[in-house]
Amino acid sequence: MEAALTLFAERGYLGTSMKDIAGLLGLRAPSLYNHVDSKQELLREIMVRTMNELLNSHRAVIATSADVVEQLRRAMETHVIYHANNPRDVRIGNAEIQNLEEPVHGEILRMRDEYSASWQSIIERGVREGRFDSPSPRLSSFAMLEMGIGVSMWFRPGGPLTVAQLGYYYGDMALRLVNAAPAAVGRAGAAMAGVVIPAQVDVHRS
Amino acid sequence: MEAALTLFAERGYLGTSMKDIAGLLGLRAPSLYNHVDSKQELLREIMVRTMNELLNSHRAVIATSADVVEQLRRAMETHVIYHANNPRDVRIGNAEIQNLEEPVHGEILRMRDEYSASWQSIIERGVREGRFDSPSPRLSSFAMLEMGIGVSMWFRPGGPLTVAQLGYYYGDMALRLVNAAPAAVGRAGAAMAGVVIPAQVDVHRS
DNA sequence: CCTACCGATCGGTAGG
DNA sequence: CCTACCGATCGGTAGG
Repeated sequence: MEAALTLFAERGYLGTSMKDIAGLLGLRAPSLYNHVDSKQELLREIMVRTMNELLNSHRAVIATSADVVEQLRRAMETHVIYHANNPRDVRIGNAEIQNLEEPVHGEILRMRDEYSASWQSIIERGVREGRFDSPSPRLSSFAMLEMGIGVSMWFRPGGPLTVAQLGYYYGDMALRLVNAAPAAVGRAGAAMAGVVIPAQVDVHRS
Repeated sequence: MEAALTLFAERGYLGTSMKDIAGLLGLRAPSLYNHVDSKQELLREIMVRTMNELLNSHRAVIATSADVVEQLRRAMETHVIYHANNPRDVRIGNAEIQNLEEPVHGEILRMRDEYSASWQSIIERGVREGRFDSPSPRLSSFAMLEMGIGVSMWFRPGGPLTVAQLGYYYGDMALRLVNAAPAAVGRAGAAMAGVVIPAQVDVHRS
């Protein structure tokens, strides 16, 4: 699984052979079939586990507050931190959906829909409560999800930014996107999140 | 090229065979070699053309104004409209970089770097001029680029939103992300952009 | 865990 | 434009 994770993320599912995976482990390709039924099973396990973890983290974190501003901030922090900590998994999850066979393919799509719908409903509620301003909660949620996914493409640990700081900053951007009440945005929330964020941060080239 | 564009976007470069491409054209696979040298050439042409168009559009549009707020808005409109109008090209451009051979692979990476650097420098200048607020122009530019790329994954023409409206809305989101002076954000700019945007818009499921 | 091997498919060429 | 064909590689199995 670990070898498949690395190679699928680097070269893609179709660009990785069972011989490649075995080679990374110092084995011959046929030996892998003592541990897995098929190459497809490796992809299936990676994608199901990843989507479950993301969805469970999301559900858990939005249950920690009834305040919609705080929910959005924490959802974005969780989203970004997951993508920063699991870049190989989420790269595979986003790039290889079309290589997943049924019925798992359909299940993953349903989980993605549920995740996306939860974000949209948070924003809709924020608008309804007068805390957010958004001409289209659907577009706003797409923008937020997408910007967080992008983190998996460039973030590397050991840079000037910790994952917690990264999460806080993206949470801030999510609130800006829906013009959340200024009092709730910016440095005010940093202490609460247990994060010290410098006034000016930037990362080096990946 | 048209057939390759469709199939590479749907199934990926490695998931598409020359036989598939020929089949879509009612031909046999070997006949394709009267028109192209290799499968790799098809990918190369798609990616070079796409990246050139995006970069040229970007350079042209930021030259139309010296005002940094207007530059950022128009850059985002152009970015999003290009992604909405050319979903197959940009999907391939983002998914198949690792399948491009040298030296084109390196050239495409350089063009992406240039594009990304231009966005970052716009935001840095906006901050310097006191028009934008951003703790990290680099992170802000990543977020903007990424949210625009996402449009290629779900936008379909014929929905309730035109590409021009879509572009305007994303331009608005870009300005929100850097807390651009409120006077420059929101409905005020819509007429100037020649776009009528309803107070509440939303798209149906793709 | 290995070697030996299977049928299928790949990108591409020969030759007309 | 086609048929016939090439060597290479694929995922997976047999058998020990």
